[in-house]
Amino acid sequence: MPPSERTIGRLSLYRRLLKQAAAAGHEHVYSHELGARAGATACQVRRDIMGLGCAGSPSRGYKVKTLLDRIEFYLDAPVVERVALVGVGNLGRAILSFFQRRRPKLEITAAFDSDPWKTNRVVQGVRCHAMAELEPVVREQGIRLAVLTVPAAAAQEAADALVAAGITGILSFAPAPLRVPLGVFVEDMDLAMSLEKVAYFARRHVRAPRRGGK
Amino acid sequence: MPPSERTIGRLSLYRRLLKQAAAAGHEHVYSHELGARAGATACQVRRDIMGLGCAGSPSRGYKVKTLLDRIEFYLDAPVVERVALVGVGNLGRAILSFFQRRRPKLEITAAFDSDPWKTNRVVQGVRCHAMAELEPVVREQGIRLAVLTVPAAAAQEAADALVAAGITGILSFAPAPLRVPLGVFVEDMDLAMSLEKVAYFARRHVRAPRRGGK
DNA sequence: GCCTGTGAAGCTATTCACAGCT
DNA sequence: AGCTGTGAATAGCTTCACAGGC
Repeated sequence: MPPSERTIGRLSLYRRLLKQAAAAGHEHVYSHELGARAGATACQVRRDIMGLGCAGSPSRGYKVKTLLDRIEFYLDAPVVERVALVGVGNLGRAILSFFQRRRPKLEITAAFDSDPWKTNRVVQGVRCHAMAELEPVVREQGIRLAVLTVPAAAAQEAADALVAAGITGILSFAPAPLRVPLGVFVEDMDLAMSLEKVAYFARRHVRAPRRGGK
Repeated sequence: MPPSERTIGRLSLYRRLLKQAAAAGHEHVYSHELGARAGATACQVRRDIMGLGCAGSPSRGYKVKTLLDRIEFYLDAPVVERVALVGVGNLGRAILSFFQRRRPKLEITAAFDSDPWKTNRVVQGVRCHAMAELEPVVREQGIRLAVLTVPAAAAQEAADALVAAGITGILSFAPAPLRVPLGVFVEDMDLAMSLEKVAYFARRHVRAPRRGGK
């Protein structure tokens, strides 16, 4: 049984929390402790961990170090994966600086923009290329992932170019649904939609449901 | 039966697509057309619309104008809602400029930051206050929603201050789960988690599932 | 006692399938 | 024929509940 999208999201979150726990000197955690920090039930945590080939002991819970290793082995590729950024506007630059604070296994190594004023410069240590260079640069660097931060009107065209260049995963901030062929994974971060959702549920005074994989 | 979080998200998306359709001169749409644009099935679209008190005719589908009115009535508050931005870093400013391009019913009217170099200035037309002024400003302006773009370490404290000031909905970009009392809705936009998810599923060449309410 | 691991139950969301209309 | 509206079925996710271990 393959892990669900939500499970993967939670594992990523657990890892972050476990790193904090490790830094604070904790060697073991119980599922209910991890759950409390993650906003999930103990049950859910145990279920998620089950898929890793578990490692808990009833007396002390899970060993933090072991869990971290397992999650890393499970989530991360064996080598560093390179990421392309398409769209070097305000949002693109903000995301660039966000991710450039050391993400060990995911690194943005190339940026692209259609604006000639932005191309052929280095932003936050990353070279910004013209859109025409997308395919050669992506292929040459072996990039398989992309973050898309272009206006809605340019999103589909950019996505097509990324797919043509061999990218198989896109994190899109463009407020437009992308059409991509089967086998390409798209995660949509739709800011406008999310804010409207917050506005709607805030009016009803409903609390957010337990967190999942987005 | 209250509408689910995912349904609300999709309605927000449908609205955007319907506006485009209206601008392109379409007066009617079929559920399968809207579904194709939204990345959802016709069935799903009809289900979502059902909750609005529907309005479709078998011969011509749904009247675009009517649907738009219904969705607006359903999703939007009767008056413009004010939003606070907490954290005026790169990401905060990017989001500010993103939302300031006319969102009719949601408007960021105040910003807050703990850095004295940023306070008492106007950024993108929005006044930036010190954190100490959060409660009075929020109360005075009747703000009920907030966008949180502070570092993880400052997130919980900021969230507590927002809740104390009477906010009932938070769109959080902080890479840390927030603890809030019941009745406060939190939507998490966890960039790091989302990118890891993309990386994981891109490796397996799995396509994203049909879009939902995040 | 309180923990983990997990089958089974319960919920929620989506899709099926078809009656009814034009 | 092709569409909408909707009960019924299915699929997917979460929680319950309890056996087994410390």
